[in-house]
Amino acid sequence: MSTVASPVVTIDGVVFQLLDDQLCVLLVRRDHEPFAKKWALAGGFIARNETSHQALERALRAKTGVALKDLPFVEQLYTFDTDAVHGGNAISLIYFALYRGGNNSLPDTAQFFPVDSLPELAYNHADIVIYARDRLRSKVMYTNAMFALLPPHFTLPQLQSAYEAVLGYALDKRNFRKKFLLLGLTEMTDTYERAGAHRPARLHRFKQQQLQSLSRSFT
Amino acid sequence: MSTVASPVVTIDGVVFQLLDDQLCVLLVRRDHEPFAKKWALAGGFIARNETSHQALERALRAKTGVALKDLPFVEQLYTFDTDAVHGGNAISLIYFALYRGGNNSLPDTAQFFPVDSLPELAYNHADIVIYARDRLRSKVMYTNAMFALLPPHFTLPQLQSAYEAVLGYALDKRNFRKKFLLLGLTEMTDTYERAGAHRPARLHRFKQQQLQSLSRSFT
DNA sequence: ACAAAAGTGTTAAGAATACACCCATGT
DNA sequence: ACATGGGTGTATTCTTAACACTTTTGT
Repeated sequence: MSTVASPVVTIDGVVFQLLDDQLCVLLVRRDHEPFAKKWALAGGFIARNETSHQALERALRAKTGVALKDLPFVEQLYTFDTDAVHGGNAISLIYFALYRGGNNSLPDTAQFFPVDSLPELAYNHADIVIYARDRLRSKVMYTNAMFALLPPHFTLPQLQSAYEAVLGYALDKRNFRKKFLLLGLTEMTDTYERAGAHRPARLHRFKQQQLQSLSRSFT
Repeated sequence: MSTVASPVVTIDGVVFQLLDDQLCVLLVRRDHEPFAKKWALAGGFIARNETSHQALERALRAKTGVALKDLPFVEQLYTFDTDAVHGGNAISLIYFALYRGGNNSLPDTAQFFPVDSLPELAYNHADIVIYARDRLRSKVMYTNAMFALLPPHFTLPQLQSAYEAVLGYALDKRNFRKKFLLLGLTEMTDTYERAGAHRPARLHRFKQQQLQSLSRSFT
């Protein structure tokens, strides 16, 4: 069978990070039309001889400096049909990823924005961010995905406020600790974080830095 | 920006149905190489001027006689990169759907097979069916998706064995009825099904024939 | 009257929720 | 000594799970 004319295929990445106890998403400022000067998800075309992962790596690297290997969690989010772009339909593969590298070393044209105060976005990217955020919410409830948003060592109050930032509501401190520790995902270290005029907090770490499903769903 | 050489894009559908209290999946017998004479999911190429839904409709119609409007539930399942087919990479959009039209009116080359005894499948379709089955399992636990596998009117024992077929394990009759009825997804009718030398069973129906999420997850 | 599937409640264990005080540190 | 955030336990409610007999029909 010979080659068939197919739609154009693009890829975009929704990269989340926690900054200052807020859930943030990585955006790039567009240079060209359409939507010049608007912010958008990082993305680009998939070439005929590359996989979607390779295209994601290429686009993220070029536009934000972030490499796939710095994303401890990457997963497919959704594939959209977009009508009538570039003279035919386009298919957009959206990936969704978690990052914990901070805000440094980004080019001027890339920036993390708090998901609750995004600028106006190109295409349907605002909807995609909302969808990705919902997905993240459920991921942290039935998997250990939170490992990918936190530094290797963290305190339980940090962990709790990470959950609160992702879920969007406050949790009871005692119940949170009890339930979370019961899951057995983490282990204590024997070091403490001293941070101001109060009792130091014990540092913990995730036992696994790969995704695993929880036996009992969390929160 | 001009047109870019993109991967070939294909679409496949995983269509489930309950037949004789078994979960079954719709397959078509391939005519041509590759995988001639093997069974496979129904699918085909997406043309440049159509959406993935249109391509799905076209492929399903042509190969199985099933129309999209006869599928009360259709959802995207996953998008695969397939390496090095047709001289470049291919992208496969997989849809997943539920059907309740019986086994009639299928052409000779299309057939529903019980998911527990599938023939050898083309490509990676065996893995895809397993993945789809997992998705279905979780869908019926946190949504009312079961409406799409059952006839408009059904008995509670039928409903229970539908859940058992999808989930793959037996449920306690009293707990099932209690929990399910508490969800309030269905309503009783005042008709009964007489079926053999035993007490007739009351017919129920789903209030909604569209997908809705459950407040509390089921089973 | 008997066989066959439909229908129906209660109890016990486990999970979720609500809630208030003491502890360790820096200034 | 005081201000700040870290750390801890119990009682109640709700949810889940286990379990056996009666009802209605056809033959």
